[in-house]
Amino acid sequence: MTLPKSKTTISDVAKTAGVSNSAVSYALNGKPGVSEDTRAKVLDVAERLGWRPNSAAKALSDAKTHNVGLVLTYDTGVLSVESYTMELIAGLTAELETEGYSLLLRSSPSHVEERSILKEWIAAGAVDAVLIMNVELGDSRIDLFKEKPTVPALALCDASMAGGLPALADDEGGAAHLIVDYLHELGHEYIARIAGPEMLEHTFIRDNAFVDEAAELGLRYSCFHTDYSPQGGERCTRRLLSLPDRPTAIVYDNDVMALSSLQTIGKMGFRVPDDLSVVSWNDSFMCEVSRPTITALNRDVVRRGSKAATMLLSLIDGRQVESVQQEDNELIFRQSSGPLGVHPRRGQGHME
Amino acid sequence: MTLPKSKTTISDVAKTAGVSNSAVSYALNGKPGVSEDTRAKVLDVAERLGWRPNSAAKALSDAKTHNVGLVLTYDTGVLSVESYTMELIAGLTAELETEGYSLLLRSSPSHVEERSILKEWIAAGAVDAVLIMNVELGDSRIDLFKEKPTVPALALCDASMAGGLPALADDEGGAAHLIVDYLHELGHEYIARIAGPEMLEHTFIRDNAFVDEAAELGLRYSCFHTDYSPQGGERCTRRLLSLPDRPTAIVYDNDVMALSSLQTIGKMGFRVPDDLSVVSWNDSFMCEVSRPTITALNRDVVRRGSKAATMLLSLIDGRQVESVQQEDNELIFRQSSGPLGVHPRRGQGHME
DNA sequence: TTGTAAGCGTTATCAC
DNA sequence: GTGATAACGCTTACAA
Repeated sequence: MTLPKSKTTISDVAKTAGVSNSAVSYALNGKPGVSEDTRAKVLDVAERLGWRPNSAAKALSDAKTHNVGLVLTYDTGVLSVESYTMELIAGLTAELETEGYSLLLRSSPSHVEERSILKEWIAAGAVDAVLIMNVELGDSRIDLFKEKPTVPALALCDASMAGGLPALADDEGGAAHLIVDYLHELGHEYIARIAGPEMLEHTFIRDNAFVDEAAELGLRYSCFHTDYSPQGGERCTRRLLSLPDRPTAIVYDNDVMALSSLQTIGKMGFRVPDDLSVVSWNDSFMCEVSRPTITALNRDVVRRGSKAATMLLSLIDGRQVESVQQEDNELIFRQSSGPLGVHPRRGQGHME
Repeated sequence: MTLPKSKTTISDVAKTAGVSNSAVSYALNGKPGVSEDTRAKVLDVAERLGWRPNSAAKALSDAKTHNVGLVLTYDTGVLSVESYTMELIAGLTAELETEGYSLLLRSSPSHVEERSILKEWIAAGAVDAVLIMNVELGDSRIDLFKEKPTVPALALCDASMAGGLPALADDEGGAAHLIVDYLHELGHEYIARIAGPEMLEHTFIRDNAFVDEAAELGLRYSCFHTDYSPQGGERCTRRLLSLPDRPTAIVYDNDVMALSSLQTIGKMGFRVPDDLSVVSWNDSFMCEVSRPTITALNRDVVRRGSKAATMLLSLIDGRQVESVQQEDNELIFRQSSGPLGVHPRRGQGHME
């Protein structure tokens, strides 16, 4: 209603081709109802005029936006340091591309705002489906999609925490098994874990899996929760290594904490892996180039993204989607972990 | 036209409030033309019914999608390793949020596909503006927006390379000055640079700036171009250090190459910084945690993103936008660089 | 102040 | 096989 936008519309094509609007629509959508002659003519004209269906009009008409929504929780510190979100987005967009879908991205400083963005999306019909990541215990976002089937949603978390929503999960049980078993075989008997925020579904699942696994093998296990940040990781590491009774291996819930803690560990006089083994629960380029390199649990996050996209596209198609757990854990052995040293630890545990 | 979507429309509100559609529209948009009584009633009803304007209808009606488009060049290797794109996106979305805009994301394996996505967006009116990143010399994407002012575009490159489009640039001249001067003062007389792809605008600008700066100070300078990847960086490093006449400092165009090359340098028997100083042209968390830590040029990429968003929003508003160069270079001095050693280098330059 | 109606660009239903 | 025409939900002249 504003400017006389110079876009080519279906009417322009119809006029030029000397046929009606509906003929054009049929022809362009490959539907029956037009003769081959007309179809050819229309296609030719449309091509020459560079016609493309207006997305807003199409969305209005067939109630499909061809957008999948994702809200980034804008956590300054971690977002830019971890590659997880970027890899996920890469996988998502690549797969959505196959069906001509786009990723609609917004960001929110907190969960409160995120919830209202989602409500906005639902009410405005701005997206055909939504991906929910970083699920928390009793996450209020889930409720938005649980009852009303207005907009399909996929939760990136364990199925048991998705409140009935279809979920795409990591195999945390398998991961815990892999890591704990490995450390056990190296001779470690007391393992600590420096974990992510306690209210994260993610963390909760790992907590349980780890406790189970440690119990099964008769290992001592203690766990500190923090916020995934370098500072948080270092603080917990310092506290942990200041205790009179120290673990011989630390598992970090992310690579950022593992990496930054290496320095702290060194400053406190411990050698890795001679005095202390370090394992990161997720892998990244950083684990390869750090000194020492870090043993880490590798998962294909890009593939996670494309799998999520596939599931979302199915949901949009109205198909039933079963929750999936991706079993692609692989522990990459690097320098930061090794057998329990025979020599007594020389670390003093002094704070700098 | 398909399902009887249970969304609340403006007509529902009108019916419930007992007024006409236009009254509702006026009331909800804060425009004159309705009495305060009616307005209050309408607002109340709309609130109770949870009404939100349908985005497709709104987009169709006022020819504004409230989307800004960005195409990710899906370069598997680098995208997930570098934090640049993620930080940019964080800044973009955070700023777009202030005006209720979203970032529409698609990905393309190559520049050919990217161009057609852009053409599609223009023809379909799917976005109100577009951000062009990773500009290449003679970039064909620029041409799409140069002549026709259908969709405003902002180029993330030097203004001289933007073909007349408004541009948001880094201060590469200042950066070269900072880095070369620093190395010069440390006593280095032969500096090498391992750069990004030659066809990137980015690289081109840096090449020139670096040559100028080196010439001014009478330094020797040589440059190898590669692809930003760890492997590319290592390969060039090895070649460079195998030469009989070696530089005493290497500047890497990104942190990924700098980091992975540290290992290569070590394997070849050189010590950093005693035998060789290493500087990275961009900073990241990785530069802080590597051993040794890496001297790097720090820029606020998140701020780059929000500045870009601000400019894009101005363009959408139809305002004239001047190209901007952000002058926030800061060289962070870390362990990887130092004065030219007085002792002869002990490196043998042997390949492993 | 209010309601009616046309228009945004599609798709789909109907007569012809 | 073809061309009007209504509908999607909203904005905005224009009448009443």
